[in-house]
Amino acid sequence: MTETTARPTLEAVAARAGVSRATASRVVNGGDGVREPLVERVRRAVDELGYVPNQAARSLVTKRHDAIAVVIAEPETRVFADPFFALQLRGISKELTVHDSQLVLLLTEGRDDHARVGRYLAGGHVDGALVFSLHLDDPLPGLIQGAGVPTVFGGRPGWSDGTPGPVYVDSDNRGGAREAVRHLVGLGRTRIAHIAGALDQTSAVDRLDGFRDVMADADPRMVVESDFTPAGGERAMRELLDRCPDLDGVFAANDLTAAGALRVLRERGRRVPEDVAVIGFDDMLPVAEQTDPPLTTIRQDIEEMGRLMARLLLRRLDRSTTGRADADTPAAVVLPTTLVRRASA
Amino acid sequence: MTETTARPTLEAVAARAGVSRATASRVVNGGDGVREPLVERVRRAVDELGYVPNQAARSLVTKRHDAIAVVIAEPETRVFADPFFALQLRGISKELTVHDSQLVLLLTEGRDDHARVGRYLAGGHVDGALVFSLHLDDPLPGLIQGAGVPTVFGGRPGWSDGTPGPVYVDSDNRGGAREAVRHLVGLGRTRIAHIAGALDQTSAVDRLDGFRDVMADADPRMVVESDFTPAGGERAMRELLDRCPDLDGVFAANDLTAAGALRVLRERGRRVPEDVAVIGFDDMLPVAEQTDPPLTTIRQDIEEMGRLMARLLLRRLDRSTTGRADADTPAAVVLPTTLVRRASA
DNA sequence: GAACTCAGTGAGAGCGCTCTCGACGACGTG
DNA sequence: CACGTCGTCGAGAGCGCTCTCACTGAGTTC
Repeated sequence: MTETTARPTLEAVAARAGVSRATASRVVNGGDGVREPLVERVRRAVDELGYVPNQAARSLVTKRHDAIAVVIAEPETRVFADPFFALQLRGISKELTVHDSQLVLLLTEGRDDHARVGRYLAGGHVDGALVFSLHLDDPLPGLIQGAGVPTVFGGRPGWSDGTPGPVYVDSDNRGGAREAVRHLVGLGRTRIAHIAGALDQTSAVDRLDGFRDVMADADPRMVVESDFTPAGGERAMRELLDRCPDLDGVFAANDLTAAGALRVLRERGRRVPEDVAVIGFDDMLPVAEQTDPPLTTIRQDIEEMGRLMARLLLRRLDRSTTGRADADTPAAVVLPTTLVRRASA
Repeated sequence: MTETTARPTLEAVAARAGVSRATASRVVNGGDGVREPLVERVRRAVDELGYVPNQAARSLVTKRHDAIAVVIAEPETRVFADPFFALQLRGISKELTVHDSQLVLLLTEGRDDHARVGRYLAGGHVDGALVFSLHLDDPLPGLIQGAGVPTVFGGRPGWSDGTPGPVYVDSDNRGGAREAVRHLVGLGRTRIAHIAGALDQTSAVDRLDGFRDVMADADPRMVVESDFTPAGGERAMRELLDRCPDLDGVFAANDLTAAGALRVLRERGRRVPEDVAVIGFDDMLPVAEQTDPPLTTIRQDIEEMGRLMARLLLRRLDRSTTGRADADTPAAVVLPTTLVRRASA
């Protein structure tokens, strides 16, 4: 039960096939420029010996790793545990699989960890990185740009300076928010409030902007900043009801918040959607479907976001290898959202 | 914007510090057997040059990778997206970080993917693997044992044969189930039903066993197999109510199922917990806290499970390196569960 | 038929590191 | 003072692979 018996090397394959190591290598890497009979012999040798290339040896010379890092900086367990990341990872994984790349997952806990991640990335262990930086004041994106690793961000990073735009993939938070509010308006609602998310995150800012796009002349007191949590949603809803007892529509920054709001509305005797129509954002299934009444919300295709991030990064890496220009590689992709009608609005 | 300027090598560090490559290497790897002044000089050279060891070169000779694979085989997006895996990953990540190991995430989609994962694992790219095999008929565990990679499983794998027991970490599903049912009994409930999970998963089987431990002489019709989903919970609850309209307690195999059951109970005019007490399993926060009434449930420490899996694996790897016996490394760890009282029971 | 291609192949260098081994001086020991 | 011992260090041999380059022989070209 010690080590598995020593794995066969390219040398062994070459010997068995009666060719040089160079030729064996060519076959293993696609077989271009090798005559058919030899290709066949090498292939057979590979099968018989169960040969698998030693990635370390390969990387050592090619300086490629066929691996990319996924950095998730989210100290709060609560947020990390939502289905969001799982779906993104899934999307990323699918795309990477197609390209025979591996996914190295880097989760950070607190600030000290940033150095570790920075070091790892700068260490050139991976070909590129996909980074989820949720907070505006997060030093991580800077660190990473410094590390000189090709990077694609998940969600629009919130930089004030106009450095050569970061590449990112995001949902159309602003457009989705507009759609949500317009839906409420279409329902005949006129006194519409917004429970905003934590405004140190671009998604929250964008959704708020979308709200304002439609409700340009809304009473500023109809907007309360919250924190994307159910408890925060409850607090915000109470506050809003106190301020404007006659509100008839609520656009919550996410489903969790909406769930909290729903509870307070019921507690205060408001019927949903008759008295107050409520709409969320995310379409987080386990939540949106379980609320009472089920939540009307804005869906974003999380998995597709992940897939796109990976695709964008891989394309970039490919470019830098082949030396071609970055012509048709977009710097940012914004995915559309869709309205999902359930019962709450 | 091409490649970052060539990274410094050990050779460069050695030159700058005025020592041999061997000595530089010693310092980088802990500095044992090198006199203080030299250690200092090398350390400074490392800092000045920003040297980071090339992992590929290192692996090539040590045959260690300081990386472990986490294999999650879960075709159904729904299940994968629950907070479960996120928390486990977090626990695993924390432990690996401490040991300077990387986490390579392997997600599988459908059967074809198993071969890919098997190949990767057999390829010796990682030192070990943490595998989540949820289903009894999953061929993956077998494949992996075949690959000869040290492995720790998440959740008890369901093998019938008595092969040298797989190493695994699991929650005390059976004990937790007993506690849940006893709680209902303690509440004075006598006609207690169980909505079981998908019985091709050991966790579901174990929880059912726990139920039976306490309700040895229960009417077999008080148990319905379901599938861990809310919709399944609804169906099962209807079935149960039809069979035994006078039941006064329900132990659901997980919180999602319980949430579905709760809805049906309300729909049928049963008050919870007055008429029927309901208890779940998992303490999946976003669900358990949001149900109406909030769900009493059995909590398992998911993150700790992840951490333990990693710790167990690393210890094992350490053993096989140092050649020591596997004496005090347990083959299985079962974590305790705790009852979380909310309003539903 | 000599000179020239050119696809196909093998020899060999070297990627950056670890680790063994031998050299060397400082230190006891008889 | 000769000898062994020990701690410290450098030289050098690879780890398994890719890739350049030179070589071969068959196919052109004039």
